[in-house]
Amino acid sequence: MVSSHDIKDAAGQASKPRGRPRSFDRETALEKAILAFWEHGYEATSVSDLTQVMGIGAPSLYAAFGDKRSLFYEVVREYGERYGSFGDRAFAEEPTARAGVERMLREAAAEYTEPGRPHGCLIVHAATNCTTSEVEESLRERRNANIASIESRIRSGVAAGELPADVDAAALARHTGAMIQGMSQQARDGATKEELEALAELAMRIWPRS
Amino acid sequence: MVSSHDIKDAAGQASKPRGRPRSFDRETALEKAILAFWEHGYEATSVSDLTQVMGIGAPSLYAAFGDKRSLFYEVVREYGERYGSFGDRAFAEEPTARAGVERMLREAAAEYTEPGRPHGCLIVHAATNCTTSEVEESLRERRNANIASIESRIRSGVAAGELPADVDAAALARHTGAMIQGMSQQARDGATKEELEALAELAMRIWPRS
DNA sequence: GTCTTTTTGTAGCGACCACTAGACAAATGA
DNA sequence: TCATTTGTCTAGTGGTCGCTACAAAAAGAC
Repeated sequence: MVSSHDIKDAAGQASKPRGRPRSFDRETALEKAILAFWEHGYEATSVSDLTQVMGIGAPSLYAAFGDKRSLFYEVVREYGERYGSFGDRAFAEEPTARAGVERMLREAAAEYTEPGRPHGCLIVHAATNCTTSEVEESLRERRNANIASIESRIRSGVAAGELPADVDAAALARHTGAMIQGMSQQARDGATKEELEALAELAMRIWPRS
Repeated sequence: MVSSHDIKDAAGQASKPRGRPRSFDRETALEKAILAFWEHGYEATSVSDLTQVMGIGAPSLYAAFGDKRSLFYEVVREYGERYGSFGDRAFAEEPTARAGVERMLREAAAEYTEPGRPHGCLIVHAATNCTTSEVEESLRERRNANIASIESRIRSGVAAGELPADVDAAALARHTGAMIQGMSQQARDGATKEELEALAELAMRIWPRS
């Protein structure tokens, strides 16, 4: 794989950039930033905290990632791909909406309590109570988009006849979203993987038996 | 009713305090502080914000409430009594654990979307991502205590024979807590009272029919 | 009135915030 | 070799944070 810092000429061949090369690896620094924002949230993570955990000086951070907000947005995108994609994967790989949601909840129980990294979901917790309301709003939109995506999967399940026609897709989707968010909060508050799995199993009882 | 600022002598009679009287009403100032912390959370509400909405100067605030943290703790206590007691009330007034939880969830739908005040629950949202971890911990303890109280009510329901003996009280209580927290998040994210009521009704389907 | 007690407004404390100017370092291109 | 380009380091910027010293103001006690 070609480093993203390389510059491609007209023929697509890699050539080294002109100036002094970066002294740190951008991806691993970004990973450290993900963990910091994940654990402490947007506001409570200062630029000084970030430079410390990323192991770089402030000017390097600003040169590589823009300001704090831009870095956070990049962190959110990257978090979504590295840690928050289990829901999409569940829907993509499971044959029915019900199986997809069931797997999503079960995997959330594991993801949100994984040892060695912050518990719960960054999208849910990293930007509550933000003085910068634009940041708070950006995560709110992501959460609501997730619920909309669940609803759309349920609707297509109804259309395919895999679920009864009188199913309230919106309510079922909101219920799933609320469970995910509740599980994330529980994980932050100390619940174990097993407790969250019991929660997920309990929550699935409201689903019509296909 | 006698003002709390009066000093009682040995005979219990009220007498006016010595120095310059307070120029503001402590209770209404506290109410303003509740609304501010409720809406923006502990960290995002600055002392400067507080003095503005409370309509007093910083020295008056510190004289009347101690430091920011003490004021927040008093706000949390007062919030619990004024806005967060519907759960206890539901358990006290409903005959069964099931009816208590059902009413608790339905009332949460209304409380968390009440017009003219912040949506969602202060205990859930006002101290996530706190640099002062003691403050974050204090609300965490309150949340977990609430779940423990629900579990205890379910256990006594099982003991009274109103619920099957094989009911998993801990899981059922955690489920209720997660639903409350999920509903609070949903309310913050724009869900309506009706949507939350549908959520509450859906969530109750996992309960054994007494 | 005068003394004492408490509150109020002004004004500012040191600490931290996000962010950056400017000098130097390390690479490429010619 | 030397100019050009880019990154890093030091050392700060103005602004806000929670909080408070100090003196004037407003009450009761004598």
